[in-house]
Order: sequence, then structure tokens, then C-alpha cells
Amino acid sequence: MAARRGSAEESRTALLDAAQQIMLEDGYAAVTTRRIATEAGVNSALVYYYFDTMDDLFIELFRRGADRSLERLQEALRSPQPLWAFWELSQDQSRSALTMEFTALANHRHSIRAEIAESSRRFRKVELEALGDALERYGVDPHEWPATSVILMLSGISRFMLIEKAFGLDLGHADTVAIIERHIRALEGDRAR
Amino acid sequence: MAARRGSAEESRTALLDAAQQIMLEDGYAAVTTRRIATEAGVNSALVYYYFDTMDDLFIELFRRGADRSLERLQEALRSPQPLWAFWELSQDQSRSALTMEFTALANHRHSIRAEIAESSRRFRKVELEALGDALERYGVDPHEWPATSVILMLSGISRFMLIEKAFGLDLGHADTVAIIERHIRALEGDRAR
DNA sequence: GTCTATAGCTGGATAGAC
DNA sequence: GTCTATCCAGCTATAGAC
Repeated sequence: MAARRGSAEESRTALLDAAQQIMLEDGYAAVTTRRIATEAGVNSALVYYYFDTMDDLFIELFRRGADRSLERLQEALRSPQPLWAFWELSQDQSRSALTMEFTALANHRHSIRAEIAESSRRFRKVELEALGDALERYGVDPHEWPATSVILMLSGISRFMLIEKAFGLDLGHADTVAIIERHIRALEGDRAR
Repeated sequence: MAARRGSAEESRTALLDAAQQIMLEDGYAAVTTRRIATEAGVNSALVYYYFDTMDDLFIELFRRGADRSLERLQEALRSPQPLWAFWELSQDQSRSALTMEFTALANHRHSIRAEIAESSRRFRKVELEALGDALERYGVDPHEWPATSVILMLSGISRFMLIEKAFGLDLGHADTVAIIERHIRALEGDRAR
């Protein structure tokens, strides 16, 4: 993890990596200049050499993660079973935990709020195009089940279960997953592996 | 809002009220001894007279809100249309915003985490008893639609929409509400007012 | 019960040497 | 590019006067 006296962008990357790790482990409030510097193995003053302020660091960290996730999303949606792929992705803890921290952070860092809103719109647009096409192919009535609602429901349900899991709660999770997968299976058949 | 030299518990209540307001406005990280004292109109040292630590203050604030919400929930579920009542309650911003802040807070205040988990179990138990009975009366097949799943889905979807709303996003919200209310209406008829 | 005062710490951010 | 040193602000928590 530590990167000492490396190439140009090594420290910058190390600082972002450290910030992300701390954010996941102890929440956004634990992300301080001194702590990310220690974790990255560099001096804390370097934070201000690479990023003007902590706000800028958070924004850049968010963008880096969002860019990666958007790529993963687009790749998943190219699957011949885009509903299965989307459902599996939305159940993946790794992205979701960070998203939730940034959501909380946005509450009192207003520069972050705009960044998240814009990013969310981009994600939703990509999801909508891919899943809207798929649902149309499957003959789903768009008046009865609009693609936006299907996306919103799957996203909300999976995120809620992820939050509950973080608190050690899982009542009804298995049943709920079974119901949703029953519906997906009716449209896309068994998940191909 | 300010309470000066009042009766025994007035300052204590004022401090809790101030903490809650700040938490909602600027996030949990903005809840500091100095700020809640200023907002409550008392001296910051009083925080430690009434609460041993900030952790204790947060826990007491959470319990106070949870107790009130549980009462509201129980009252709502006594409605002749418990599904409608539950759905409307879960769409209510007022409680949800605080819950989300506490959820984020739990990430790095572990005493809070246990408190939330225990509270969630209590809520779910109450919801399950009332809505499980209702769904049975409506003739809903518990194998196809277990009450736990119905609760979890409604909760997750409404919370997701509330979060999105906070970011100025509402794509697909109206459609999704319409779908859910269509299903509730099929079981409980039109919402009586 | 409420206050002043302060200890002791940690934070963001900057200046300037190397 | 990386460091040391430092300023200043804000924090939790405590001691003790009233």
C-alpha cells in the first residue's frame, strides 16, 4: 500500500487509495489529511500539493470510482441477459458501500452533492437504454412496467438489503431474492454462467 | 428554540432538539458540543452534565426518535387499511432523513450500530405481525409473497426514492408509486380518507 | 443547574528548506 | 516532489466557582 518516492503520479494514487480504504472502514469523517498521508506512506503536506482542498480530493475520489463503475455497468449490460447482469451488479457490496458513504458525505459537502446527482443521471441513462430495450424485446408492457420503475425497484431493494446486511440483519432477504429472480427467470431464463 | 434557566429537564430536551436539527441540516459530523449548546442557548459544558459522552447523547437521541416512530407505526398499522398506512408512512421524509444520518453515523460509532440493529428488529417484528395478518386476510399466498418480502420491498423502494429526491432526482418516481399503489388498491381498495 | 476557564488533542492549511 | 515546522481553529472533556 505504501508508495515512497515513486514516479510522478504514484503518491497521488496512493493518497486516493488510502482515502477510499479509510472511508470504507471508518466512514468519511475519518478521512483526514494526516490519516490518509500516514496510510499512503507520505507526508501530510503532500495532500495539498496534489489536491487544493479536501473537497477536491473527495470529488476526485468519487469521480474515479464512478468512472470505473460506469465501465463495469456498461460491460455488464452488454450481456445477453442484461437483467440478470444488472441485478447481480446491484447486489455487489463493493460499489454500494462507497456510494452510501458519499451519499452521507453529500449532506454537508455541497460540492459533492452536485457531483453525485450528475453521476446518478448518467448511470440511470445507461441503465435505461439497455434495460428499456431488453424489456421491450421480452414483450413487457411499458405502461404496466416502465423500465425506469424496474430499475428503481431493483436498485432500491438491493441497496436496502445491503444496508441491512451491514447491521447483521437479513430477515426476508432470501425470500425476496427468490421472488425477484423468479421474475427475471420468467423473462430471461436461467442465468447462464 | 432557546431555553434558558428553565425547569429540570428543559435544557436536556433543548440539547437533544438542537442535536437533531443540526444532524438533519448539516449531517452528523456537524453535531458538536459547542454547536448544540449554542443552538440550545446553554453552555457547552452542560452537555457533559446531562450526557457523559457524545456517544451517549447520540444514543439517547436515537432512542427518543425510535420510540416516537414506533408509536406512530403501531398507530398507523391499527388502520383498517394497514398496507396503505404503512406505505404512506414509509414515504414520509421526516423520519427517514434522520434514520439515514444515524445509519451513516453507525459506520464509525459502534455503540450506535448495535442500537440501530436492535431497533430495526423491533420495528420489523411489529410490521410483520400487522401486515402478515392483513395479507393473510386478503388471501395473498404467503409462499409467493411472504410478508417479510413485501415489507422489505416497500421499505427499500421508498427509501431509495427519498434519497434520490434529496439529490433533486425523481426519474420514474411517479410511475413507481403508481405501480405500487395499483397493487395495494387491488388488495385494500381505494385509500379511505 | 449553569457558568468560566482551560487542558490536551486533532484538524485543515501554508511557508519554506531541500 | 517531498519534507519539517508551524499557525490557527475547532473539538472533547474536566475542574471548579457560583
